[in-house]
Amino acid sequence: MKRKKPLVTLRDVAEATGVNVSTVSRVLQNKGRVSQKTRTHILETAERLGYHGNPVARALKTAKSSTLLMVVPQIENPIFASAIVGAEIEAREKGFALLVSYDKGDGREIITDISRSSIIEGVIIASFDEDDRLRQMLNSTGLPHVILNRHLAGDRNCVAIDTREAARIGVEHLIAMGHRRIGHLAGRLGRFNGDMRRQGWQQALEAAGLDHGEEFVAQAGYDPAAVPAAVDKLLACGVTAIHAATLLTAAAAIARLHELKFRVPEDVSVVTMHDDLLARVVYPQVTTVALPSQEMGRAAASRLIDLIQGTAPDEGSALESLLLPPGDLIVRASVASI
Amino acid sequence: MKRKKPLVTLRDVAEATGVNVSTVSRVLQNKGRVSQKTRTHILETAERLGYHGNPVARALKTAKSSTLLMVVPQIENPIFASAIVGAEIEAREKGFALLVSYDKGDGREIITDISRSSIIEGVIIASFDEDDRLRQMLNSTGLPHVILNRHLAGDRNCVAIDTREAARIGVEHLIAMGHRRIGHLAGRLGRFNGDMRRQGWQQALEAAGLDHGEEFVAQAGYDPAAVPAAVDKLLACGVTAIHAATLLTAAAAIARLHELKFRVPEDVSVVTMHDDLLARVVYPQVTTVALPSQEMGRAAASRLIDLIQGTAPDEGSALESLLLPPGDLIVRASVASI
DNA sequence: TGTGTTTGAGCAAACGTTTGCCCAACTCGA
DNA sequence: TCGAGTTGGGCAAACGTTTGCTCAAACACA
Repeated sequence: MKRKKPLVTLRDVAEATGVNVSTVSRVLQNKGRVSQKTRTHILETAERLGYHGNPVARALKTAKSSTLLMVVPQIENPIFASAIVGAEIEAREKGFALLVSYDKGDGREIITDISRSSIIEGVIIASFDEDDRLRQMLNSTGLPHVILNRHLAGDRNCVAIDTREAARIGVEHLIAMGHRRIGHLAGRLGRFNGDMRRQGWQQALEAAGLDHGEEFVAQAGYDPAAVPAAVDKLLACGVTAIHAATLLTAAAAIARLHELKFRVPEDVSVVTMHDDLLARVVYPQVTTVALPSQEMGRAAASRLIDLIQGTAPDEGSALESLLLPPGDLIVRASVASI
Repeated sequence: MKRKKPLVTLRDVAEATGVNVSTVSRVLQNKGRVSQKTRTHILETAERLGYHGNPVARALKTAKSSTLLMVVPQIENPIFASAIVGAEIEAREKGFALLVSYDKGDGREIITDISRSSIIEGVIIASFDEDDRLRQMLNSTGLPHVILNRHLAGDRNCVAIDTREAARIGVEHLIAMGHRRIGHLAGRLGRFNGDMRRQGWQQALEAAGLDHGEEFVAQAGYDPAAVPAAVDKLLACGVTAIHAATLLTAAAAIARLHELKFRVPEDVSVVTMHDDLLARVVYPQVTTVALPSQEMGRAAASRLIDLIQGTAPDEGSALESLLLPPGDLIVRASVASI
């Protein structure tokens, strides 16, 4: 039952070297002046004894836990999985650990729950609650935090992808392929990503002098079940192409088109964003604009750490929210020229 | 720069109550004997001052960090996202925090990297490296750990889903629908999940006295790109139905069938397992056997915590690896009767 | 009333670090 | 050879808890 490792401590190293713990400590963190001789001696014994340091003790003394928390919402969306990976990689590189927590929507309890078992230095908020209680309480706490995947008016610490631009690129591709009546299968309008994508769709259409009236927009959110009706609405307008806000709904739209015996892409073309495996397993494979979702997680972690360490790299960039440019257009088989 | 919260400490509460810190400590953890009077008094002031306790200090003293680590592999697979969620929920309920780390395959470094910044009490290994270096080093460390998503010969602490049974259920459904020539689109043979699924397929066929020769098996792993060739091989045997090891490859198989102008399910039926959103956005919607992936994460965390606390609930269950039964068969549109 | 037991709470020593302060020994220019 | 400056490293006090020991007071029983 007791597999308590003997646990090599600073003192063990000190004694083995015949020197004071403080000296060992200084050597190990490269602070203060220590002669080359004792330094190497200490380093050697530390290595020999297998000294690893105790992060908890350090955290207690320095009041820095080197721990980040990432709060994610319902994870159906694979974009969050990538973001977690990105954040974790960045965190680890910078010597931080990443705690992940799942927010069912009642953001309130999370922080207190978590801080019962760990001290966190900062939070990446990927979750979404309508009234932003989580963010509010973080603001009142003064705990550094970064918002992931959306921009908030007045909040300078957001990291998101420029999905408006991604939408534009997608729609421009449709236009370039000769489409003139292009519908938008919208995500959640009224939310950041939903609105951005719709705007991108609209901008591209405007720039080309094409129709972008309300009737060309149908909202389906992130819910496959809502897609058929939305697609039908678009079809009723005689669209030859659909720009879907998300890959998931794009797939659902394609399914609906099949169901109605429309051929894709011959009768109706479909384009969307986010280059996930999913894009390659539906028929036809879907043309998408890649989204740097992992990079987004990375950037969020990086910025959060800057915030924590007070090392905003250069004033300018740190004071503005970050909007990552989308990736490339990946041409597959869901768009036909007309 | 200094947003250092005043940080209410045990001593603050003690002084405010006119009592010794030790007493406060005892009250707060419901240990030792304290009179009802002082108890409530202390509780009150603690509440009033907003005392929250310092997990780091506690961890240092008790040598228990209440922190778990979950190591995940490439996360393309949504099953891991759910597993993380499940594990986190369970951990939080039991007062643990969940660190998540991403293993690119070189499992070796992870533990040391992580333990540079935190002390972990146990590890859930969802990642997979051929020679199990991670597990080996955990064994040598004596750090409690649980293997997620596969069973290892000789290791009693594995939590996985009975995908063999899931496969059987799926294939039996095909048989019940009148299919006699049923191919298996295999995952990674030679690995736990790949082998289990294949076995399940085979058992169902055997039980029904149907063909299950080598020619009815085609391997595609988890790679959509490998699917077309595999499907073609199966088709060459004249199968009327395909049992795919994973939802992703099932979708890819359906895409291939479309491409070859086979109708699904009229010409070829497809069944698989794992009830993810993906199953509802391909055409036709795919019939699958649900997999309790979130539950798997939960179970893993639960067992790990038991291990850590030395509270294996009842001898029997704790000594054997856990194999979760699959969920229900979700009938959708990808299977036709023949 | 005296002895024995329980109850309630304080004291202080840890846990493993980090760091400000101090001081011996050395270096160096005059 | 002397004093000023530098260098190397020890001492000890934290950081916020937990917990084993004490010990006084309160209680029990005869």
